[in-house]
Amino acid sequence: MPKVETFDKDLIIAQVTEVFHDKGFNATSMQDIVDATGLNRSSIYNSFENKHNLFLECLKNYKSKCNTILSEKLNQTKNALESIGLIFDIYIAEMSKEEQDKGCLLVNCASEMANHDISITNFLQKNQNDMLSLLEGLVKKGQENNLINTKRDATNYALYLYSNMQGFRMTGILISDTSKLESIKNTIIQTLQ
Amino acid sequence: MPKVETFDKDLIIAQVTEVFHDKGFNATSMQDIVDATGLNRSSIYNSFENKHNLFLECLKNYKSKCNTILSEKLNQTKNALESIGLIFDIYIAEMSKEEQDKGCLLVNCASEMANHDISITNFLQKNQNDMLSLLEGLVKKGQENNLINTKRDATNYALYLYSNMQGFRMTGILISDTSKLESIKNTIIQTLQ
DNA sequence: TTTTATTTGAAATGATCGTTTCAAAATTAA
DNA sequence: TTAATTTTGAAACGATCATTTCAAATAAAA
Repeated sequence: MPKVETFDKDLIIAQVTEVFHDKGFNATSMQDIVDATGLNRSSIYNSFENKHNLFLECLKNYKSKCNTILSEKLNQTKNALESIGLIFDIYIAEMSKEEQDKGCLLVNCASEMANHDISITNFLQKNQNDMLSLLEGLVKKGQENNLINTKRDATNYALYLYSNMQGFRMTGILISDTSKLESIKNTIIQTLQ
Repeated sequence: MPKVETFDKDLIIAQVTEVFHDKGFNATSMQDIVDATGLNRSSIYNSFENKHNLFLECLKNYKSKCNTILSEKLNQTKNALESIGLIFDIYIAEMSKEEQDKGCLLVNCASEMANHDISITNFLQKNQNDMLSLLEGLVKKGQENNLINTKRDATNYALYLYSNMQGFRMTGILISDTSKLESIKNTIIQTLQ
């Protein structure tokens, strides 16, 4: 029987994701990926077909990792409004982790590749729908508990929040002052109260 | 006396800007630029030094063009709150113009290049400061006229609006439904009222 | 040990990258 | 016409791009 795959695929994906996240798709070369993983060029092509496919796998992994962290933390909140605030808190923590914030891989990817790459656009659309329905559910719950006003319905508030999440991630790239980011978060929350 | 520069530099910049806006910096090749302008490769290097410098000129041109359009239209508004709404209306119009919205060149550029290119980051920082003080001025005026609430001061609302502008431009890349964009705009305005 | 399949190394593929070079053509003032 | 200078064309630069190739090394089951 054959030799089995020895390297840790999850670790490789994590390493590659970091490079893509840092430099974006186009500025990342296969040489960068070889260097970051220590893997052989052939092994990469054996396991991931090509650069584009590898990138897609990184996107999927990034999304599911974010969702895991998010749903874990959302279990610890008292109510829906706090949950929404927590989303932005997670972002602020993420932004403060490193000297230079790289933004959100998915937002950056939309900016770089949407409308030029149908498979990427499809993935981003699906991700967007997932996020919108999560937000809509939270808003609905918050409205039922009278924590969130009913000036607008849950669908529209979800859209508003989704747009704000993207803006927040973009803003964090150039603004690292936590108090400014907190201020933006509080204004967003204020809208719902 | 010598032959003088014959081609229209502004037209060339406009043509090149369109390519950069569509594909981003890294995915745009010099060949793309040669094709888009019809200019000779040598002429481009003679006039613009290199790709990076040409890109910077496009950014500057894009910014000043946006500012010109904005300040023209802002003169026709009744009050500060309407002015702020108009900013988002301009974006919606821009997004609806083409089948596929390309987003904002400056936002895309921040996503692609900020923190990797100091000259780009400096430009974006300056642009951000300009935008923030424009917004702060508008909010201040709106608050003086009791059109904008004083739950937060002008500086914080300016930050909030700036973040929302970026998010709005990102959202427009994947969402082309005008009514959804209008809804987001109205929610943002609602926050100020 | 032999068989089977995978990983590896290293080189090579052809294409494209940004940029340079330079002589020829073009243009305009003197 | 002559002199000055720019635009042009086309080729070439070396580097790097994503991807392929394939024999050698490796590892585990038979």
